[in-house]
Amino acid sequence: MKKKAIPEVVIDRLPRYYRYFRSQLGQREKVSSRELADVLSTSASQVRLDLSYFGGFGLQGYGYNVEELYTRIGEILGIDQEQYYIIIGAGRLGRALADFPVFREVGFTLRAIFDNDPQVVGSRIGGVQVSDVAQLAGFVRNGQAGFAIITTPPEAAQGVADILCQNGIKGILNFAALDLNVSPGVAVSNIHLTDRLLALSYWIKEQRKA
Amino acid sequence: MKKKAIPEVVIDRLPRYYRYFRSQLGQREKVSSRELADVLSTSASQVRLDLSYFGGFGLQGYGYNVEELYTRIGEILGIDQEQYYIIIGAGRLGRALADFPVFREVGFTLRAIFDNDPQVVGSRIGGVQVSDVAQLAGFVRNGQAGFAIITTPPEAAQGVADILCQNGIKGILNFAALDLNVSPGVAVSNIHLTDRLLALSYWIKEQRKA
DNA sequence: TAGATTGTTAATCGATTAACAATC
DNA sequence: TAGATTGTTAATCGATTAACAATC
Repeated sequence: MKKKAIPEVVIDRLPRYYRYFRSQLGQREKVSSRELADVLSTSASQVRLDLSYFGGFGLQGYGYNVEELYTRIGEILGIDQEQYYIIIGAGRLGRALADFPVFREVGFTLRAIFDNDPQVVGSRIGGVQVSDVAQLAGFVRNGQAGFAIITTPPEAAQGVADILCQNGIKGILNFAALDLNVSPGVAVSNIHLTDRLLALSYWIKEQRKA
Repeated sequence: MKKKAIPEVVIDRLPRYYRYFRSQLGQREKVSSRELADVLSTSASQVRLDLSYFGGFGLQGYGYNVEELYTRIGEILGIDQEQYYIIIGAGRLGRALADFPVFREVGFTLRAIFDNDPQVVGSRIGGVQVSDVAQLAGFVRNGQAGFAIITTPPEAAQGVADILCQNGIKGILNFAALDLNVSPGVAVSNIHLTDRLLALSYWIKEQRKA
């Protein structure tokens, strides 16, 4: 039984579908690929092909059931199970993410924050106490966190990632301005805010010309 | 004189090249497309094709001059000119971004922060005072800011975007969990943190299976 | 000059869109 | 049943990679 490999771009789009179905919960019973495409500024073909990778969620002549799709896509994304995460770097960005309400809504629970600044260690943020980064390895080794968010300065990020990988972390969301090197089997997603800002800067310049 | 259109993916990669050349300033004189590809985990062909869109920056038998490329890519991205921006939404994320040191290093200057909470208006963040969102329209209309970062709750984001567009903003970096509708001629970049986290969640689950 | 390495074109690969038979 | 709309295959489009002549 061979499964078609699912392209990465499809997975990247999945959260947008999820968001839409979530927003329509209790508002309407069903949606067609055409309507979905209009709302999400994509094509009906793409919607159908994307969703078909995971099995026949739709019904001919009817469309897609909002409640069912919300549940199914949630399962695919792994949101049905509780997920624990930690943050390394208790700077402003780390603290902002610690309190990000959407993360909690979606079932992610913050277990700990780590920092190397003695001034910060011990303070409380987002309901958890900031721990010394010296305790990071043990914490992860004990399986206390499935994934980690790195918000340290770039110089420290690779070292932190090494510790995480050596102790069996499953995934990393990286905000440091460099591309992390991780062990195979560890999922990584880099969010380079500055890069996005620079690309935006280019498009602003282009608009000005046009 | 017709110019080849530059694919969006190429622009998205440009900041990574920029980051690398920047890091090598004063360290080395030149880099070949092969070396660059190894560091950035891409292919030499792609490096050469990407850079060739902007003219012949390289030299056969030599490679690319670090200092020249740093300057040139900076110009292309529009970093040679000072850029002013504002933040709407003085929550934790907005405040974190207000102090983001890399933004300043790269030549972006924060001019103002807006919020609708009277408790927050008047306080100082990142060297600027928080203004009432009622003053947003006038501020933008006077050309005080080239682009805006939206960090409001999703319910408020489209309304803010409308005000920005009506008053001539050039670009928007949106962190609210919805896709903004903007006037033509306004560059938008959406950063959906939750979406990225959800996609990561999928990959973590996949790893576990494998 | 000989070796290195670019810029660019052609070949390949993958993703999106169009079309339509299947079927609710 | 007739109309709507899916799931899927084929056609198209675009992006990446390979190859190589140009040239420093």
